[in-house]
Amino acid sequence: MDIRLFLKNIDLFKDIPEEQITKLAEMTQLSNYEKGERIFYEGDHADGFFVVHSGRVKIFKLSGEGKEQILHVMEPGDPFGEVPMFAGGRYPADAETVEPSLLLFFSRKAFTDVISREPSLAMSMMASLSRRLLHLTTLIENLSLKEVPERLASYLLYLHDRDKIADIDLRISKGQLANILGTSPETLSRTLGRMSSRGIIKVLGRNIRLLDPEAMKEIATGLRFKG
Amino acid sequence: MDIRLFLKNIDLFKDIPEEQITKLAEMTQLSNYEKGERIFYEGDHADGFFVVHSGRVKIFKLSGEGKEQILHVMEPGDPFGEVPMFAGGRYPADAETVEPSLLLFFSRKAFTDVISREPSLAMSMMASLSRRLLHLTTLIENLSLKEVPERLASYLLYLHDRDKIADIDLRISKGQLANILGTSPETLSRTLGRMSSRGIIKVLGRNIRLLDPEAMKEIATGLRFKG
DNA sequence: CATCATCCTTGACTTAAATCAATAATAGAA
DNA sequence: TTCTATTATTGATTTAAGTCAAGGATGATG
Repeated sequence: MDIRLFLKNIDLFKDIPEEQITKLAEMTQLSNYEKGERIFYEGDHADGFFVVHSGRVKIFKLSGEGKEQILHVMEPGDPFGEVPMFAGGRYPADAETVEPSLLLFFSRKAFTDVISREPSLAMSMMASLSRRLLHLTTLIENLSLKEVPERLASYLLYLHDRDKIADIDLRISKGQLANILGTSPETLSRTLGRMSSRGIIKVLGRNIRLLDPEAMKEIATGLRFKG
Repeated sequence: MDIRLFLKNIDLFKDIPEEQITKLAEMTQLSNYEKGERIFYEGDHADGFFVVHSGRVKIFKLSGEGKEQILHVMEPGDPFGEVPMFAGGRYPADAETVEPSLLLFFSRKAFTDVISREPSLAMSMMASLSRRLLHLTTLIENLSLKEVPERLASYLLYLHDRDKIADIDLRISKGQLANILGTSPETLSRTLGRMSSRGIIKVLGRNIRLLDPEAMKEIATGLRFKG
């Protein structure tokens, strides 16, 4: 069956034997979400966690004035919303789809049942949580110690390196990218503009063509880019 | 023995039976550190993790220009440096004592040996990692969505609430506090000065007397504090 | 208790980036 | 396609906070 095959191939469950996969597949709840639909709010009580089957989900913080900081953009195979299962009981941030998505939900019970039989699931979960800590650590470094051009350059190089294609596909709107980088759409637009006018990139809608990777690396490491 | 008693009482090991505690105690390496001593550098390879026995340890990021952002200040009973055991293999940040400290070190092997016999240790570790994610999420919220007076107010209220005493003991230098809040010592000094001149606090060295908690709560929630 | 070094404060100035505002471009729906 | 709504750009201005610099307080140590 489709869901079993999907579960077998995601990082979190990759070391789990067939019969436990079957059990997980049986206990999964599937839900379809439209683009822009809320999955949970900060402070909601939680009794399980999600895995993205298809689509994309942003995890974000909102300020009182409505300003948004994106913490993660979750993609197919990524688990999210597990933190309250282990600590606090409530979501520490909001979650919303950024495109139509199919999500799997696992109850706390389904998870603990399998973990008691398969300790390797605990190791996978610890690895997953650790990768998230790594990611948030990098985000803090960017927000606190780097300026906007550095953050943008790091992000573009990260995507370029990850996807290994010349034209970087942002896959999200520039407004959302501004929220990931912790800046405003105006500042992002101006920074992209400056990079373009220096011949470092060419902006093609949601694609960025990297013309001068060396110059971009210099910006990313803080060898700056003034005026 | 002393170490066994200590281990039994920390969160991470609180559900572990006596004989496994004994095993952990035997496999622990103890090290004394002076104030300001490096424990590890970002990028160092890691094959185990630490627990603070006494003293205090800061975990921080450094920028190329030497600016520092503190991620955590670890206190007695807190584990740190486990992330590379599960993901990446290298420390994502630097660690240094902020006062003379006694640290315990557990090898990866000691940890995995015990976890294979005591799955509850995995649950404790997942809880610990989740609390850290919670903490970093709050830090990002502060850095990205709040201004310095709000961050400072939140931090002071957090300490006040935690210690339940009128005079808040910072326990670290104001320079270090500035690094936790992601600002400069000058800005911190000015902000404390403004709070003092409005009669909200009284600064007594490393202690802050909270005179007007209501006003402080208003600042923390962004009901601002201009000019 | 005197000395040295660290830490803190205050002032003057600079700057990166946010905000406000208006227009332009793009994409999605009918 | 055409219309509408969302998203993006550009310009003018404001602002919070950083930086530089100098003096003052504090605390550790012999």
